[in-house]
This record gives sequence, structure tokens and C-alpha cells, in this order.
Amino acid sequence: MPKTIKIPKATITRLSIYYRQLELLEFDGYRMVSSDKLAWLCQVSPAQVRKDLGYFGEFGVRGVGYDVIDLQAHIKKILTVNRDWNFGIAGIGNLGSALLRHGNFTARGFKCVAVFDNDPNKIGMVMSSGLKIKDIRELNKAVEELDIEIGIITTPPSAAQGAADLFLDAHVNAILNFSPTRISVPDCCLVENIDFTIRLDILTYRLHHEIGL
Amino acid sequence: MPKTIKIPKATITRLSIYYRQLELLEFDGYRMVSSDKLAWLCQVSPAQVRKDLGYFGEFGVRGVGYDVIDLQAHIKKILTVNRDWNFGIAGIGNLGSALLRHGNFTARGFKCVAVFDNDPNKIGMVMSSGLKIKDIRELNKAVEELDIEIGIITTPPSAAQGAADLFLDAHVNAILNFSPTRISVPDCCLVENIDFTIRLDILTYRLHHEIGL
DNA sequence: CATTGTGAACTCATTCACAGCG
DNA sequence: CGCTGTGAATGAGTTCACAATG
Repeated sequence: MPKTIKIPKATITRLSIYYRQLELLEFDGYRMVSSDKLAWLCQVSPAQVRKDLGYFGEFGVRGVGYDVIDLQAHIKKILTVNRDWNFGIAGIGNLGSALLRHGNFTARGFKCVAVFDNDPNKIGMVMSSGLKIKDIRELNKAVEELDIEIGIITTPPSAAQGAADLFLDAHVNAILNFSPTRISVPDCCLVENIDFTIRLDILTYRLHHEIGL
Repeated sequence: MPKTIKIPKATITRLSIYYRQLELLEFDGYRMVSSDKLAWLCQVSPAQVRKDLGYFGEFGVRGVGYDVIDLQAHIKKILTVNRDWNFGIAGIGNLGSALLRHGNFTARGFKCVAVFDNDPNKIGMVMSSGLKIKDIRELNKAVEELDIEIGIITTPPSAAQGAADLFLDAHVNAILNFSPTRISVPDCCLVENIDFTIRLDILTYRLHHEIGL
């Protein structure tokens, strides 16, 4: 039962992590798992696991734990990954191509149905997945025809905002932005950023300040 | 002057973002910038910018703002990116290759000096960067010879912990983990995770719960 | 006088501790 | 008895509001 209490964003992140561990537990033949064990596997505290799950319902059995299969189903529903999602990629450079061939997405119901670029030399090329690279000017049309709900941006930073605007015009309201730029969008559109360089900067900061390197 | 006050991890993330915006501001010819303007560009609050910088010193001029060049230098020093860092990549699949060819790293002083794989068909292959793929069993030796300080893991999940252990044996104490698994390491080793699927899960969760899709 | 720097107030998130229950 | 579920306590992070100042 979804309560009207505010749910920490970090809780959602962890649910995704719990889910993956539950898949592994199921594969290993486990039928039940305690918050202690799941917590240990996910490198969080047991109380955190119980609190996170508690936001969404009572999924466990006191004295026993959580049913591995059952809990997976609950989390899938919470994350809304209990159905397929179509996405399109704008910018087919090194990273874009790598994502297209990335196996993890399709296994989880995320399906790339179109790829776009503005480079005339690339437009029309057929990728290993069988998708033909479309002119980015066809993005609007393709979104409607192919029912694209998520836009992935893997363009150079200078083209990122333009790509975002095209997705916006086409009424895509979720963007996964891999370019190292903050794109600006109205409130109706959600953005998640993945920026490799920031993570490297954090590592070097910590190496110096925590380890003393 | 570094104080002994606890600095939020999010502050470090933002410093990296400020830095990138400062580069752009410099490129655009700005000499000074206010916390208001920088905050707007980075999509945070002005108070946040000032507080973040305040942890590390007094870099601004009251009534005027921050010197664009000067502040860059300060942040570089804080993040310890005022020197080069060598890294190695374990797992040269789609993602590993894409990272190797990724331009953003070298521009910022992060240099890939070795790539490793365990696939006999790949070992010995020469990449476009000129690097030859090494047998992952040579990792230990290569770390010492090439002075690798950061290990990047782009293996399949099942091989991630093994790769992490090899980096650990070689006394690498910073790992950037792209595999969708939590790897376990002792306290002397720092890990940052980048997990695409988690970010997609967050998007679909938010699409459903915030937008109502 | 515009803008920084910062303690204090507040909001958000995690942990504790134990009641509740199979 | 063991483990979940959860209010209360603690801790972390952000925003406010204004004194300090070039």
C-alpha cells in the first residue's frame, strides 16, 4: 500500500540493488532470506533493508524472513519494471554503441528501439543489433511511431541540450544523460545523470584525503 | 585551510560540477562569477555553492564574486586533479573499449596506461589507442611497472570480484566499478560504483510515481 | 551596496531499540 | 524464539538569514 510518506531517493537506489541480489539468491536456490543476510550482501544495515521495504508494505514473515521470489515480484512492481520499456539513444559514438550492445538492459526489459545521430556519415548505417542509425531530425516522428518512453543521451556535451530539447518536443519525459553537462528541462521531464569524470574526481579526492595519497 | 569538520560526499560531487562550469565560463570569457550565477548554471542553490566552497577556504571577494581562473585552481587542488593519474581497465568488452576511446578522461589528466582481459582471443590485440590487451594474469606486474593508481572494472558481473581482488593484490586502492555488482574490498581500498541499470530503475520508478505513467 | 561567509534552524535520512507476531 | 515492522532518537545535509567586508 503506497503511503503518503516521503520516500528517500536513496531507498529507490537500494531497492534496485536488493532486486539484483534477490535474482542471484534465487539462482543459488534460496527460497527465503533474512534482512540480515540481504543487508550483508548489499553492504547496507539490516535496519535499512527493513525500513526501505517498510515504506511499501509488509513483505516479510516475522521470525522467518522474506520469500525470495515473492519479494522480487514486489520490488519489480514498486520500481515499475514489471513491464517492458522502450528507449532511444541520441549520439552513436563509442559510448552509445557500447550501450546498444550492452546485454544487461534487454535482460531487464529495457529495449532500445531506435538510435539517432547527426553525422551524415553514420546515418543509414546498420548496427550489429540490426537497428539502422536514423537522422536525429527524425527523432520526433520515431518517438511516436516506436513508442519511445525514455531518451538516452550519449552525445558530446555541446550537443546534449539540443538532444534533450528534441526528446522534450517529442514528449519524452524521462532522460538518462551520459554527457558531462547539466541539461535543463521543465518539471514534467525527469533526468538522471551518469557522469564518469565526476566519479573519478571523487576517487582522487578520497585517495588524497582519506588514504593520504 | 582544511578544517576538521565532516565534509558531505555530495559536496565533492558538486565541486566537480562547479569545476566543469568554470571551464565553460572561462571559455566564454568570464573573469568573475557570483555564487548566484554559478548555482544557476549547476542547478543548485546559491547558499549551497557558498557552503560547499566554505568548507575549504575563503575563495571569493565580498560584493564581487569568485575569480573564474582562481577558483578553478582551488577546486583542482581540492579534488587532487592538479596532476595526472594513471588507470588500467579490466575487461575490454563494449564498455571497456568505449571508455578507452573516451576523450574526456585524457583531457582531465586521467590516462589509461593498460588494458586487461582474460579472453585468449583478445589478449595481444592492439587497440586504436596503441595499447595492446594484456593477459589479466599480468595485472600485478603491470600495476607496478606502469604505476597504475586507479583500477576500472568493466568485466561481466561474474568476473568483477576477481578483477577487484587482482587490483587489491597489486595494492591499487581505488576502483571504479562499472559492473552491476557490489564488490567487497578492505577499508584501505576505495570503490565508486557506476551502475546504469539502477539509474534506469530510478527513472521508471519516478515516471510511475511522480509523473503517473 | 552587492555579494560572500557562516552559525542557527530546519529538513531529510539512517540507526536504534524494542514491541509485535508467526 | 527469531526476525520483522516501526516510532523515537540520532545524525547528516541543506537552507535561511544576516553579519561581515571589499
